Amino acid sequence: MTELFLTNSESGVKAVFTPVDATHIKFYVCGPTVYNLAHIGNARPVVVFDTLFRVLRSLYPKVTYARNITDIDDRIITAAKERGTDISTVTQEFTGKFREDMCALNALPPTLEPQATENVGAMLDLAHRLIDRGHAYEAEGHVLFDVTSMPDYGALSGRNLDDMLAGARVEVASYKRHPGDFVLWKPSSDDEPGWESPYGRGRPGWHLECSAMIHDHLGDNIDIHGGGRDLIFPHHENERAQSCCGYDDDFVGIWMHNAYVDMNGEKMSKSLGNVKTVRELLDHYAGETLRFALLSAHYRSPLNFSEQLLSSAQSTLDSFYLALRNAGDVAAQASPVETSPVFRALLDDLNSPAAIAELHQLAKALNKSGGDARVAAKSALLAGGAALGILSNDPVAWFELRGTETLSADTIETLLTERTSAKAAKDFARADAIRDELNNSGVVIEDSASGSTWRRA
RNA sequence: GGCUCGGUGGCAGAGUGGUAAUGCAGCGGAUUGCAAAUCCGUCAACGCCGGUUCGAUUCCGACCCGAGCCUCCA
Repeated sequence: MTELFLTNSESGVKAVFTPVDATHIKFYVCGPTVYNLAHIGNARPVVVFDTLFRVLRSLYPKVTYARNITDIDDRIITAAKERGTDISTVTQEFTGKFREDMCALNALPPTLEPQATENVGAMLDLAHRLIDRGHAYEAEGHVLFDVTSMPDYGALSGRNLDDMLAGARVEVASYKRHPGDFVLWKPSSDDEPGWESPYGRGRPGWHLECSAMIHDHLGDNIDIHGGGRDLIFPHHENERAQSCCGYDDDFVGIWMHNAYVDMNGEKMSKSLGNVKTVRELLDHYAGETLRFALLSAHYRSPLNFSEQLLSSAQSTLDSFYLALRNAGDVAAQASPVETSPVFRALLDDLNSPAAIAELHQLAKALNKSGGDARVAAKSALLAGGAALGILSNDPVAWFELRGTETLSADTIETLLTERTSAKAAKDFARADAIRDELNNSGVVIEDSASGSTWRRA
């Protein structure tokens, strides 16, 4: 049985995934607001849903994966003002850097990457439809969604309007009929970017782009909509309201939300000064190490990010690559992913920790087996790694991907040759001295019956 | 205050109505000139209190602790 189970965060229930149309899967993930560098927390949904994308591609003939770029937003406007430039300069720079960083994490490019600024027309259409249908109203240059017009507003996040009012901590704008009403369109001052509209020159509210772009690019309803847990409210709740009230469709089959990345036990936030960008982490760790670390906990559980996590992720990958390197004489064969225990683990609501556990078993099998079993183990390890988006490097090259190179390969080879001679002459003191020297430079020596090899630690 | 989620061995982290994967660390062994790597073996856990049940870590309730959201933060 190759059934995929997923947890719907709307119901909290894990169930078999049944697509609207099995010949064409559609899924959408909220992408970045491009006003600064992506941090490791931004990378978690990217890696998680990239893994889901890989699973879906193995199961279905056609998968359209859309991840938007939010390139109009007040934070972008602020960033542009601070730098004395226009927003497109800011958004182009950070869109490019985002793509580079995510590529370094082995995240496949999405099928579609719609940009908000290129879909303003569709957003205005939707705003207009919502007004027409009595779900939105104009007030002081704004267009606001009327939350009281939707009977089950709050169903996604499990809230009701009364509860929200009870907990309201934010001053309510005077032009809102109900404190819960949210902005579809808002006016822009002359020094702010804006688009002409029937409501005056302005710009879209945050939630509007996703509803409009999903409808325009993916159609009436999509199978899966993903994002970070914090997006459930208000963003996805409001998206759902816009789409369900503006169009006559079911909108989303399954909502999926990943938990946060914490930094050493506390929330990552600018005020705490503990934000780690992907870019700075890539100076010290391979992108694959970051990806592996992000997959080491189940996507619905919080992930505590720390140096310990990263060094442990690197050690584990090292052991897998070591097993592959030592089996360099074996030619891997095509291994159907459907039968892979790693893949099967992923079919169970993307259980990446269980999938990694299977990888350990395969690596162990590769280390101890011989003959046909060895071929099978290597093939299965590579296929399992591919399912998770890892282990695609050349095993020898993997150990060269270290940031800290104090000795050149030539120097190491020379010292190693000298050590081999010393060993042959039973001059173990000299041999050990050379090994110590190499060890201190971050080079590990491994002796075997067939000779000595080295790798960077 | 409202809502949501979670508390598993030294650490990380799955999972289950019949006493619980996997990895790291530890301990013992094989191998090695000695190591490293690898392999074999091994120690060790289900927050607290009730309830349901033949039986609960797993279901229900209370409690304690932690995290998140509550209008633009992945």
